[in-house]
Amino acid sequence: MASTFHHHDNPLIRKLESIFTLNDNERQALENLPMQITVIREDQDIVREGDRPSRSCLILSGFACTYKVTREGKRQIVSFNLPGDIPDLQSMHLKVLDNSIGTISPCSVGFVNHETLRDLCIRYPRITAGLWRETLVDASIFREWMMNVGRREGLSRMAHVLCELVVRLRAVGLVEDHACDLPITQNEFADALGFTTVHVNRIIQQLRAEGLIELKGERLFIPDWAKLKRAGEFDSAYLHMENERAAA
Amino acid sequence: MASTFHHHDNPLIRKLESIFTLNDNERQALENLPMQITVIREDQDIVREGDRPSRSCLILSGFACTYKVTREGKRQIVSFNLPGDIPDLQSMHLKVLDNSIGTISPCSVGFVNHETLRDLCIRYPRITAGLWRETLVDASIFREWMMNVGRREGLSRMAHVLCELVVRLRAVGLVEDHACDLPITQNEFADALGFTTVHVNRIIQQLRAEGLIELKGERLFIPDWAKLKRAGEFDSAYLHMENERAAA
DNA sequence: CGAAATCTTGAGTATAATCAAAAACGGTGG
DNA sequence: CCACCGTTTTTGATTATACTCAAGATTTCG
Repeated sequence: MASTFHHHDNPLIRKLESIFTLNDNERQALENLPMQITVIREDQDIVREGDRPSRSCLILSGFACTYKVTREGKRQIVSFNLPGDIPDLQSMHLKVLDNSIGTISPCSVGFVNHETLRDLCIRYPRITAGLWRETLVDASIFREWMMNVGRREGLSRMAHVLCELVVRLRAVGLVEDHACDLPITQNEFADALGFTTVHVNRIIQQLRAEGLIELKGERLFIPDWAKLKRAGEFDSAYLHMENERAAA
Repeated sequence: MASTFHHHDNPLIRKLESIFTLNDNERQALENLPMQITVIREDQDIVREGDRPSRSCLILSGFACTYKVTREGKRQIVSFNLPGDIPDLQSMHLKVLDNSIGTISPCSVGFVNHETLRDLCIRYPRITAGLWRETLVDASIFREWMMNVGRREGLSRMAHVLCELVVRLRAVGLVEDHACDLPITQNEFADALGFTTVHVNRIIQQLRAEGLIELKGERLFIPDWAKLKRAGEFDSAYLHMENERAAA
């Protein structure tokens, strides 16, 4: 079931427009982009390591994550995927997937055939550049996470990831008054940070005790943004947002 | 001083040819790619975080690394850059560099202007795809490293990085009879693995004791490749080498 | 040969893991 | 509305991995 979006509904258009102004042809092509839209319930794999997909997935709503598993069964989440992300765009050029992608909350996902994407890229070089840029920002986030996991201790490591989530969620309009929905469990945070669930729990309690966050159920509130940023040594430059306001 | 290479001398051509067969026009363009070649001595930054470079660097010979530094001055090396790599190709699309690149050993580096690269990409879509693919493989390596740093303990973490280095060095002809030059200090390994130098030293001794490596000075020898691969849980799929032999 | 960098060793400490179990929460069905 | 189930969060006690600090040995290179 191919489907189209109105401009303001398609997070991909919004994303590209934050980088450069689309002309009419480009916008038309993106608005008419054939996409198979599916709703996937929580804790389901969208694609698995080893797959050879013929399409890429655009997250339209919900939270997902990219992860890998060691031979001993330990999971490492290498990024959280938010609405507007195309977490396996890489599979357009790399035949075999080297990671899995799974939902964290129920997700609405749009699948776009690689053939369609290739056509789009051949016709519109600026869209090629925009998509390439997206994958480069992803890589930048991986680098930052690696520093986080490799070189920051518990409290700042956790604070840093929370800062990133808030900034990225704000960019897609999912933060209001320093509060947002965050359907990520402590176990999932543990897998993202290289900790155990128990340790994440203790760090969160510490963050609460120091007045850096209020986290209850799936609701996160940041009482003092500057303080949390300091605790997480957070500088949004690595997210490469052109929009200064979103990155602040 | 612009300069050209003969085909077999230019590691970029070799790299792209391992993915697809260049036609005459493409090869011509790459052979005549204007490049400013410079020799940089060891432990020097090639570019720094925060720079807004107008060119990218192609490593022609020597070892370099991509790294970031926390506010407290702790360094995380996020990848080793070997001959044929273009570690800051990203800067073609992302204005501000989010990492530094420094030499580990003396390096011969070719600088290519972004303007030149952009022209190349507009004229030759397959080269665009090839370069894009390069950045995607880099991202894949980041993901694998993140799992390594986040989820593997000392011995296997170290073994894994050594396996990767051997496979990548072999792909560029720098491994002979399971031995290679490895000008990486224990301190640099520590910064890549998220350990301290002291701990890396103890792990290396353990690897030696278990007969997994012989490492003396800048010379590495692998007595039993299968055993080292097992210790490091190493599977080269994430390097996305089309050449099966190189990846084995 | 001598200085600087790198590697190695030892002792004590800290951060985070492990194991186990209890409490709180969220959704479901009666 | 409440009892029940599974999931998630929380707590406690013990252990392991890796860090810190400090100094000595070795290698490298001018």
